Amino acid sequence: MKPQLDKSGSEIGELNRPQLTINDVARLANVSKRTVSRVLNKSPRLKAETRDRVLKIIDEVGYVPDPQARGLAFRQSYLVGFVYDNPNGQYVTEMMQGVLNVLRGAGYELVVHPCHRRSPGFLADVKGFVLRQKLFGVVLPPSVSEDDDLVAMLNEIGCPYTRIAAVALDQPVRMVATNDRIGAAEAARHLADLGHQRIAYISGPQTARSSQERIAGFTQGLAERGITADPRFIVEGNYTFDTGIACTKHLLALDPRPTAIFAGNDETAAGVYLAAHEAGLEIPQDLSVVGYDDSPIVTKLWPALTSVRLPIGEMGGMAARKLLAQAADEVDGEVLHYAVTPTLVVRRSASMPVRGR
Amino acid sequence: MKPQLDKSGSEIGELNRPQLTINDVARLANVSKRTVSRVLNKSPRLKAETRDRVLKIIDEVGYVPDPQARGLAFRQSYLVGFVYDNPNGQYVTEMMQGVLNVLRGAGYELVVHPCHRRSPGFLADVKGFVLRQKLFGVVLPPSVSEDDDLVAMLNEIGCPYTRIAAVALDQPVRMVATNDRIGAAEAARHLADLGHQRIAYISGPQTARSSQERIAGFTQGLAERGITADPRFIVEGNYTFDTGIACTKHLLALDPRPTAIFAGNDETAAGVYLAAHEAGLEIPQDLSVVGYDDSPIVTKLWPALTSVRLPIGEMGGMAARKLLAQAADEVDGEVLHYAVTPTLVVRRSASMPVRGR
DNA sequence: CTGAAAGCGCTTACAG
DNA sequence: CTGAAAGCGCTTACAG
Repeated sequence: MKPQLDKSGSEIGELNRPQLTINDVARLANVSKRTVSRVLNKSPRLKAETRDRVLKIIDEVGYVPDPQARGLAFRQSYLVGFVYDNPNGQYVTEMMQGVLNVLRGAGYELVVHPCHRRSPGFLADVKGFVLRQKLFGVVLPPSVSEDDDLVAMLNEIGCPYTRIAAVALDQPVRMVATNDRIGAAEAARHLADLGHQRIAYISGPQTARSSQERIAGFTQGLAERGITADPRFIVEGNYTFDTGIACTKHLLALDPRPTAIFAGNDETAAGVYLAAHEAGLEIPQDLSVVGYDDSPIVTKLWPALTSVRLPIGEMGGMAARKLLAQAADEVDGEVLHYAVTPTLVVRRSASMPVRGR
Repeated sequence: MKPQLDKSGSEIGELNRPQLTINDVARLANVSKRTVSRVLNKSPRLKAETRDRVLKIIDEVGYVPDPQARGLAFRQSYLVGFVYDNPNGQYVTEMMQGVLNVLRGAGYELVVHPCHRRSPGFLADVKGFVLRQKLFGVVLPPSVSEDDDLVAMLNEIGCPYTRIAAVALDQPVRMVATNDRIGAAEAARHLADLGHQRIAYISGPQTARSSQERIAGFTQGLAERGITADPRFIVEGNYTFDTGIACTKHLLALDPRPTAIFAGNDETAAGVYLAAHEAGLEIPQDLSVVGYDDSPIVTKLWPALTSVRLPIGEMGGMAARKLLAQAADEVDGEVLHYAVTPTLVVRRSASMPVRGR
């Protein structure tokens, strides 16, 4: 059964053997290609005996349908787009990995599309990308996931998508929500429980949903411990190292100064470290710090940074699963109600306010 | 000219208008589709007047050929694979960005394929990926770029590729070499010029070409300053944070201990920082440190890490350009002889050996 | 220099 | 339940 013949009738070697087609399978199974197609597409009306015979052949010869040909006939490719505007490479690759773990089993591939959300051609660019490649769907991590114009455009052209964001912005089947509020509240409680009273927060940009959620969680967490958040201690950064430095300088100049700083993300926390160093303060003795993201940097800082962890890979996997569910029109409860709960990873950057004056 | 008719004869709105096909263009230009195809594929024998008329129509209606249909007919897709086994997310995303900057202009897209080089199914997996998607070619960053079995397989199935590695391993048109030897030599000279005599090196795994090159460059750089590298001061790590810690502990236990450590990469350097902190040593007063990669982490460490910088995005762009050149069979000299020269970025982690005993 | 026909590997009405 | 024909949007010998 192994020696196949190509069109010219000669034997084909193991290598470079052209991929088998649906016609080969049909011939071997003694059915029409239409029937093989039915098997591939799991058509319901099909004699079980026929289906099993075809499946057996498919398995034996290792036939995999050509995604390009299928795509042409279906008017839709087997490609999923990953449209992102996130400067954190580790976040991006971890999430892609999670997406791919799910996608591969289903025969899809991931096409990357980095972009600049604020650039003029952004919408037209993504639209062209989706239409040209006839994408199966797109995964939208933050911050593109928060772009309503983008989502409106995708809806217009009928492109399925899943958004990953700090809060539910869409129907459950199109949304992976990360519950940033819960994570921020936990960090705030942690600092309060250590005995801190003057706790500051350096936020991301106000426009970011994650920013709003984390501030809300922070305030709420403090309130649970009977502490009213002091507005002077809540300053706006933009999730970067540089604003971490600048905001910390500002905070340390206050009198009395905060004894603990919750940074909107780990990048910002790294800036807090630097500013503290420059001010001659030791962490955690003089200043406690907590970050958000639990990125690889946290263990490399000295002392290791306590941070809020998000299961990024898992989030990507769920986004992919929801995309597949949308296409299949079969949404089970588990997929629907999935929401991520962040957890606080305690390291050595926060302690009792020993020397904080 | 704008109002198009679809098959049912009704007018089509701006949105959801099905993409124009080669037939539409042919009709509008009053030629056969064969001629439009010739224009698209830049066939030489074509009356200039005809070509210009067709090009004008294409431009006017904004026609873009369907990559899927083209791919099916060509038996090759417009997709480039990015096969990687690199844990550094920042490195990966920066390089992809560089690849895409070049690819997009040419109508190709990038499909990501993270993998585990040591896992059993690795070769078969990549082979299936390339064959199934009929990839135009693949870009291979380190460390997969060093895998000879992988490259042999790609050659067997006739898949174009570009390898990005520490040293030229292949024909120039398939290779972007990073000259790690030069970068390491510069770092070694820098430390020697600061006055250090006892300079240690923590390498990556011996199996990695970058590792061998960097050791060679290190030794050579010291030799240029009249210093013979002490074998006890050259220890093998594996480019990770943890081996950075372990190797530093080992080095600091030597008597006399080194006054400076050149780390094989920034991750390792972060480990050196931690071990130095734990040993109560201050950087750079007690111990000078230099890293390699100039990754985002370098400014977040305290004090900021002096490191060897590679133009990662540019390397990706050149890899893409070489891939396109291979397909077009037109390789100009500039493309051929491209090689990356790393540069040392001096920050605050290396100084004269003040308190080193 | 240009065109009508066949083909790439699939799916989709339409029959039977 | 299954099949012969047409079609998805391109390219490729083969003519003229």
